[in-house]
Amino acid sequence: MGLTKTEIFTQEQNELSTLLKAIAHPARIAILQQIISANACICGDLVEELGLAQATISQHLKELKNAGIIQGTIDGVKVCYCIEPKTWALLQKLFGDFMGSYSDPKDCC
Amino acid sequence: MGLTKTEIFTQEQNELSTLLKAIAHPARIAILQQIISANACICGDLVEELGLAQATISQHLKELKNAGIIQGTIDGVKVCYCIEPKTWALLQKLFGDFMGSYSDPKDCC
DNA sequence: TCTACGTATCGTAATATTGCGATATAAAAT
DNA sequence: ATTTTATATCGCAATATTACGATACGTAGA
Repeated sequence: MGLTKTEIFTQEQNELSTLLKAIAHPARIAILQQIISANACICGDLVEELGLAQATISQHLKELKNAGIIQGTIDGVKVCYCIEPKTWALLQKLFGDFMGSYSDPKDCC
Repeated sequence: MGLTKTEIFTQEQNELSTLLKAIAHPARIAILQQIISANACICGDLVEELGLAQATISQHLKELKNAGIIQGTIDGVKVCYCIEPKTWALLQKLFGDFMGSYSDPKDCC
């Protein structure tokens, strides 16, 4: 099959898993860290920073953009990418709620 | 290829992405939520709760266990699963640091 | 011991992901 | 107009994921 049964789950579960899946790759984590640390958003310097081919970086950027985590603005020949604050905040809330719902019970198995 | 170039990235980037990947599936999020809400750790009631086959649930549990996020204790015929507090705390730290490193600059593209 | 129960594993089909070379596209510079 | 530069897309090969039926395994009770 290879097809996730999204209709079985709640919208929140699907939403959170989609956002996490977009981030759950070392290259995309590295890309996001670069975008964040460059404050002003960087462009395709990423190809130089990371050791991956241009086509690969472009594809990762596309996935992050599709998930709504970053936003790209065309600036002449270059494209300027930066964090999408709304999605970032949503992810922080969804994940925070999820992680925060657990507290060590001390009396488990 | 289909092979992530882990050797290109830092240990933290790889570690965080591995943990996130383990969680980044609606079924596994649902499983974790069940384990948490049942306080005392539940077993294979999960098969009834979620609408997935037993083999599928077992496989998801294995992945969560491999990532170190949950722990299983054999209890007679059943197996009792619960959150692994150490990994949970590690994930909270890694992800918190990552997410927290961003603050809306207001002067981006 | 035999059977029932709960879980794990195997095998398989469908689909998704990862990475990259080659090529297309589009704006800027010459 | 042509070339350069930056990025996106296509096509492909290798591998990973998802889901599940079938079956194996191990414990508990009859």
